[in-house]
Amino acid sequence: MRYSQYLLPTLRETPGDADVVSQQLMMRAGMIRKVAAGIYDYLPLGLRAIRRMETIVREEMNRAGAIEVLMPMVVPAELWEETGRWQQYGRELLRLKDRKETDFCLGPTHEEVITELVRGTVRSYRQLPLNLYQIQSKFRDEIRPRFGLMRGREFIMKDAYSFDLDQAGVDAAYDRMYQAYRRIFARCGLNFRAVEADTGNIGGSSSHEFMVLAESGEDAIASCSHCEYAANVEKAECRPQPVVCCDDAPPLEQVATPGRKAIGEVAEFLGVPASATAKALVLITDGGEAVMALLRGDHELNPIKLKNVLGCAELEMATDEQIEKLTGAPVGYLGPVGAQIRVVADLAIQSGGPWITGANVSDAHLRNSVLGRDFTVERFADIRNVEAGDPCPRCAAGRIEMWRGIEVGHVFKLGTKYSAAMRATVLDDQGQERTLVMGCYGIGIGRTVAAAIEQNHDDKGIVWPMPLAPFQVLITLVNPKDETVRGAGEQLYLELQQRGVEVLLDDRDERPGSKFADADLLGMPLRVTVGSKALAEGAFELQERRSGARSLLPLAEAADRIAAQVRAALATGIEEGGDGR
RNA sequence: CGGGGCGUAGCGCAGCCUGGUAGCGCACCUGCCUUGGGAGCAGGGGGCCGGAGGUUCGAAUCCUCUCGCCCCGACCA
Repeated sequence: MRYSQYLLPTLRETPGDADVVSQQLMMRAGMIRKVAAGIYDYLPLGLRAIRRMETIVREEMNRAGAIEVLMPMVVPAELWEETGRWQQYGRELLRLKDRKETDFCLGPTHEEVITELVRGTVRSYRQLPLNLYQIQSKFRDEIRPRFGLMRGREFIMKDAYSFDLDQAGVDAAYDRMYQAYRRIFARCGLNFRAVEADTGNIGGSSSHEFMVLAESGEDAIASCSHCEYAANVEKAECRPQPVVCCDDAPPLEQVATPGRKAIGEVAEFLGVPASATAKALVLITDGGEAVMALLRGDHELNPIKLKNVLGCAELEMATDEQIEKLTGAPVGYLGPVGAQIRVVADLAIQSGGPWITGANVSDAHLRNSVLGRDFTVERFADIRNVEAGDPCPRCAAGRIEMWRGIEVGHVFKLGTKYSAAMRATVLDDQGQERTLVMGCYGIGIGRTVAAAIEQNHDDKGIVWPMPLAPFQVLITLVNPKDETVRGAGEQLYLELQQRGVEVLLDDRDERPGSKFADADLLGMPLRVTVGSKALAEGAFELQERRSGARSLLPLAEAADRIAAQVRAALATGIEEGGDGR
């Protein structure tokens, strides 16, 4: 492609509303343009990167035995009503009506559609196993779209759905997808971790998220310093500690803590560490019930764990008014001693104490609150977030380390939630009707490209991993009006294309400085500078974007050597000369 | 949803408080000059000042309402 005939509007200045690096660089590099909140144009260069990602995904999905289909983006409400999600899904589901006033939605995910497809076409166990996937635009009307392609409302996603006769079948399908995902992200040249994830409201037995490690990631990941354990903090377990009794504790004593509401204030005022206090949080379930969560003062509640313990779908922090009405105690001085509502305590509460707790009276706390003696709890459970330094829940030796990650893929065993609701069944070898067991497997295509940039850039611009680069090579003609320069550059451009290399030829009549700055910004892995300097020595100048290493290539050998370097980088998925990230 | 901020040329911004002919930088067009790290000179094009109402002789500026966009907030007990 000739730059002079391409649409590649680079920006010198960073757009004001872009707040993560990948978004800034994609806008500056002329890859995307915002059309509305969370909705983007993919310009030619951005589309090329997207297509690269899609190609890798297709190759690995096909290799794993999945079959590509394409489902509609506009989905009739009746399918969603069959599973009850038309009511459940909430405001993220963009609903619309056609001219006959029939309800439709823009598909945010396609379990209903695929299940409808399969129940109508698959009758026999002999047609199984089946794994169907599509690469399609989805729409989720996010409360707060942000970070460019990382959290858009319209976004491109690969979603796959497996259908099997039994649990063993899904287990195998799941494992195949897990392995395929590892290959996909490795081929993209990404530094990622597969982590255990919460299954959310959908239920099911297991789920892994594929996380690209990046400081800007929206998810927190816990991993073990010693073993293979890694999980989203939403899911990461806390290793239970020995239960400690404190029989000989001094008697309960009320102490005045005027105006001290926050745990930090109370601990400081009483001269104890926050870990010597127990805090009580009040939450309201979707059933309207108030529950007190009791945690060590320095710990954080994990609402998802608590939700799972309570078996409810929604859980919200109570407002100050609700707290005072439901507990009769003033906000800031809540405690389990004499509590009027259910108390669920974190495991750490039985591994410590006596505690300083709220007195359920204004401006006072209780010293020496002892579990069993002064207060009781309905149930103990792991309801806090793990923290860096905690012992690993799986091995004795390890400690928890924390990371930030961008969720680029998610694999999931669905069970029969959709197939049962939609009566997707086949006959088995006994002639018995069996409900299909499903799995689903998603990859955010645009998000992965954004994550790749998040992980591969420097202060000058993007540093593409070879497999995702829109072009593998950028040729810069220092002075395109110089016939020798242009001739040599055009020749190399042709020869590289003949060798299957994708090349962008910067033939613009611009100042060299502008072209070099754009070259850095665009970040193609290999850059060839064609100028009179090196030509005088019968050579092109080759520069690697990542390392900055420069070398001179004799004219006659240039095309072959560059093509070989590109092939090598594509084969390993790791750019030659790179640091392996 | 709550709170805050911003909408002025393709991009980044000033002007608004204190109403009086809409500006700057970059980008763009023409010419000259220049060609190894975002040059220089000269000339030029481009705006419903987000939209609607109001106040006023007069509104980018003041008031009201709207729409859009961005940021912060779901641990505080």
